[in-house]
Amino acid sequence: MKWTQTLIPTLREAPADAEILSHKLLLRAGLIRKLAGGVYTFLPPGLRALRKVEQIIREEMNRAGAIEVLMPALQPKEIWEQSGRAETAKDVLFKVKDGAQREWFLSPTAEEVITTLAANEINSYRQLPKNFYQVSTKFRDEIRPRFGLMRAKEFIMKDAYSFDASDEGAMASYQKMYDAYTRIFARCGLKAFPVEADTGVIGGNYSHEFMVPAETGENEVVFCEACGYAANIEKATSGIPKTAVREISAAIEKFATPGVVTIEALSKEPYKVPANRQIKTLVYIADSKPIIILMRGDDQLNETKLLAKTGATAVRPATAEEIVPLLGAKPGSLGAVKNVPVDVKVYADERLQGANDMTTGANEDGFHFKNVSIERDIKVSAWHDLRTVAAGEPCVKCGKPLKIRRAIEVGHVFKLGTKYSEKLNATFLDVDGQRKFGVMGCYGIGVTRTLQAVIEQCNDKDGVIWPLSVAPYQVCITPLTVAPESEAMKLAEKFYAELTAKGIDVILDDRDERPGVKFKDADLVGFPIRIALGEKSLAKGEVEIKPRNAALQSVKIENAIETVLALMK
RNA sequence: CGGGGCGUAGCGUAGCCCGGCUAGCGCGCUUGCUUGGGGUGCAAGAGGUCGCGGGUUCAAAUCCCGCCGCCCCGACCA
Repeated sequence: MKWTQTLIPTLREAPADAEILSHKLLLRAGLIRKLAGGVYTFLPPGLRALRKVEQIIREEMNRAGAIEVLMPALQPKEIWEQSGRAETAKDVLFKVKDGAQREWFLSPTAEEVITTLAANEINSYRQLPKNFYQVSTKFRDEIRPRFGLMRAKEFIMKDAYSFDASDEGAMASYQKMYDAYTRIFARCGLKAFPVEADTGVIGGNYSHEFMVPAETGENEVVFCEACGYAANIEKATSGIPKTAVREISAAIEKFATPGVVTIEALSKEPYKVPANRQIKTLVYIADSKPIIILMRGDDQLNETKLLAKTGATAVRPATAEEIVPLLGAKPGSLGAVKNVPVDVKVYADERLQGANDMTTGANEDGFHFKNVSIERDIKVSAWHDLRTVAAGEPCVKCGKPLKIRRAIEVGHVFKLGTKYSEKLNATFLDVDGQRKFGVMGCYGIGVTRTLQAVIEQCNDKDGVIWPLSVAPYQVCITPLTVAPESEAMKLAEKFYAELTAKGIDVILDDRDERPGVKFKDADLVGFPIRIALGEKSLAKGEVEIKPRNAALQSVKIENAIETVLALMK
């Protein structure tokens, strides 16, 4: 490609609405342009890089035995009602009506469509296992699009769905995808690692996310350097000990705490109750029903765990207006010792199991109870791990201190089980003649997000540093004079033809610009290898080869092509 | 949706508090000359409904009201 024939609109300055580095570089390097919030046009070099990521994904999916299909973005409402997700996923669904007022959803994912397909086309265990995948545009009415391609309303996703005859088979399919994902991200030049994950609204019971470490990531990952344990903070547990049991069994006692409404205030004079001897009482609304959650005073509730453990489709903190009539006191004096309505469930964090000599609110403004023994004095409906892990806590597996870092989620694999096959009646006839539900898994990669994650991870002060595998062009030929009869331009054309013939993606910067402009742009867009052809070196029979991330080397003209080929190995 | 911020030429911005504008600057763009190995220099140009609508005023980019859009923090997620 000749630079003057394509469009690479580089910018000296980043538009003010770009906040993070990768977003700025996407815009400055002329890879994308925004049409509206969360909606982007891919410009020629951005599209080329995107296609390369897609190609790597296709190769690895095919290699893992998956088969490519293409499902419609426009999906009938009815199958979403059948799966129940018309309700549970309603916040992210884009809804459209046709001229006959029939309602359609723009696909945010495709479990319903593929399961409908499987229900119709798969009838026998002989056809299993099958793993269908597609690369397509997805639509999600994100509450808040952000950071360019990182979280967009319209984006490209690779989604795959496996169907197996048995749970063991489904595990094997899952493992194949897990391995394929590991290879895909490595081939894209990304340092991505798998972590245990919550399954969220998709459902299922076993899941990993593939994370790219980045300060700008939207996720927090808990990990152990000693044994390799890693989990999303929404899912992570630690080996932190339960609350120490004390050798006293005094009777429960009410005491006045006027104006004290925080854990911290109660830990100070004159009360001096340490946070780890307090029981924090939270009220949440789980699918419109109030529930009480008990946490130790120095612990934080993990709402994702709460959602998972309650089985609700949504939870939110109750407002003061909802709490007062329920418990008879305002937040700050709440407890579960008395005045708890019988139909309100009390979920307690496991760290409080057996705890005694605790202090908690009395459900009476300005009063607390002390000497509380949780199992003696509080009727707990269910014990669960509900706390958020903090850095430094002992690893649940090996006891070494855990660390936490931020990361970008680029892929997610789920073992779904039969949730969708049951809802959409996807059955097959097994070897024993029994009709059974297909055991499913689903596997997503945010393709556009992966592209941005590569940029977020591969850059320097001058611009992007593309890995060879996904660079829009692998080689940029930069003649410093572009007059057609000049030696530099003639040689540039020759190199261009030779490298192109070898299957290499080459761009020839034929713009009549000063060398500085061309060098700056080549660095900004981030081509892995640049060949400069200028009078000074040509006079010595040499050209300059500059890998984007290594030192410049002068080589004889006749050795130039082989040097480039060697660098690309 | 809650909280915070911002909308002035393709991009970055000054001016706004304290009304007086014929809206300034840098980059980019056009033309000519110049220069020719890391964003060359000089000159001449083109380009603006100051987000939109209403109001106050002799006068509004500037003050007031409403709306729209965008960005950041939170709930959501590939």
